[in-house]
Amino acid sequence: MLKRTEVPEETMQRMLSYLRELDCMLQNGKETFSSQELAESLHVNPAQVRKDFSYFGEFGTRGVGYDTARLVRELRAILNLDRTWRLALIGVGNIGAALLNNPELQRQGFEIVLAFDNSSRIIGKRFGSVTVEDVSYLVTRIQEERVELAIIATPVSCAQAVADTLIRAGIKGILCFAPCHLQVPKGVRVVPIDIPMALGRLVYRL
Amino acid sequence: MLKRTEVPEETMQRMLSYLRELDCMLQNGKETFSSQELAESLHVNPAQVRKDFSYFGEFGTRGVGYDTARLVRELRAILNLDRTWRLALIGVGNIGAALLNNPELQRQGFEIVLAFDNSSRIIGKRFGSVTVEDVSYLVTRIQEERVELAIIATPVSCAQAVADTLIRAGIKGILCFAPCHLQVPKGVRVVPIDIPMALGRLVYRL
DNA sequence: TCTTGTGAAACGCTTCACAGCA
DNA sequence: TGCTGTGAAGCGTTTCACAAGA
Repeated sequence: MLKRTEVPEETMQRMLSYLRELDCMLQNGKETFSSQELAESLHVNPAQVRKDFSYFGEFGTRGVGYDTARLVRELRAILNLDRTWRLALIGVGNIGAALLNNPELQRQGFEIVLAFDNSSRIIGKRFGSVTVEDVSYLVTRIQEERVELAIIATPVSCAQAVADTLIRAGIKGILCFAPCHLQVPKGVRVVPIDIPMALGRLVYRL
Repeated sequence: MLKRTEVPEETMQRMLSYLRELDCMLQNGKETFSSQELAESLHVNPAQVRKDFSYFGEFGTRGVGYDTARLVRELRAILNLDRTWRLALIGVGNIGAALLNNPELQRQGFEIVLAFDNSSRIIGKRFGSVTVEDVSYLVTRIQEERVELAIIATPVSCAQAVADTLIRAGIKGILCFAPCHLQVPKGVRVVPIDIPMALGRLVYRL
């Protein structure tokens, strides 16, 4: 069992997909599973599953397998998903509005509590319990509400400026839908969701 | 220079980010660049940039660097992005509608020409030149329109069934927004965009 | 002199193979 | 007997370091 800092990024990402699959198994009433079974449904190697788990501890019983409910609990704790995270959304266009209307996020423990835009046609609109505010108040409001994560859903043209402002406000993680590379200081994590790039991956050698 | 089949997946993904960055450089009037410069703006190693390029040919001039416009052309050709791709969208909820309204996709060469839903409240709605059709006609319409790519933006509960239908219709690539693992035969490419999972990556070790 | 293109070394992830245990 | 946990081998990617060439 290695130190937490030596866990490969790839392992962490697979842990997320294991959790998603085990959640599903649990709903289907499957109480235990073997590394073999989990591996098959995700098309990975069973040894990979066991090695990934072993970075964080010993969760199984030799000769038997793993307890589904326990593993779900353990994975949630490892991945920091055993709490609710409060998010700010910047840019309430088509994608931003889709995120505000998406109940799946809340169910997974991610709650958008602040939304910002720079257009007077959008500021003041309500989405459930969230009212869109003027982006000028970004820093103050994020600090008031003690929000740690943000979603950038603005056009590329203002994404970097928004990111800079978010960092001044103390944001530590940014999910970015703008198809551009953000420059951020160390200690700030950026996860990009670039739809044109995803389509690009799709058509390579098709 | 290796055979095209031996190019690592990672290289292909970086090629997409190189293209995005060079497009941007070109708009800013930067006519040439060195591997050093490109590497710095994307936080990768300059040797990595040169090695990636070298899988596909020799595009630079020693002592000078690379011609931006030429590289953009070469990369587009390598990545199959020097043509327009026609897409079918299945599921016109919040995300689906956001995609239909997103002009960025068209600008990048991806045109949604068919949209399907199973709800009578949505079937018949128009988005630009696209009218939402009944998902029952999926196979016929995809074959009529000779569409090769599809976007699944349905709930998880019907994503796999939709994927199975798409495969019967001859679809070769699927961009999937439903947060679940699709089972597809060899020869069909799936690129997942899982927003809860992306948020999960964001909060690991935060 | 400067930057590319590339073998070779270094590195890190994946897979194997088997000891350890229920 | 059966499945886990894991050291070690295997393998693919990244980085180095330098020859080649403008």
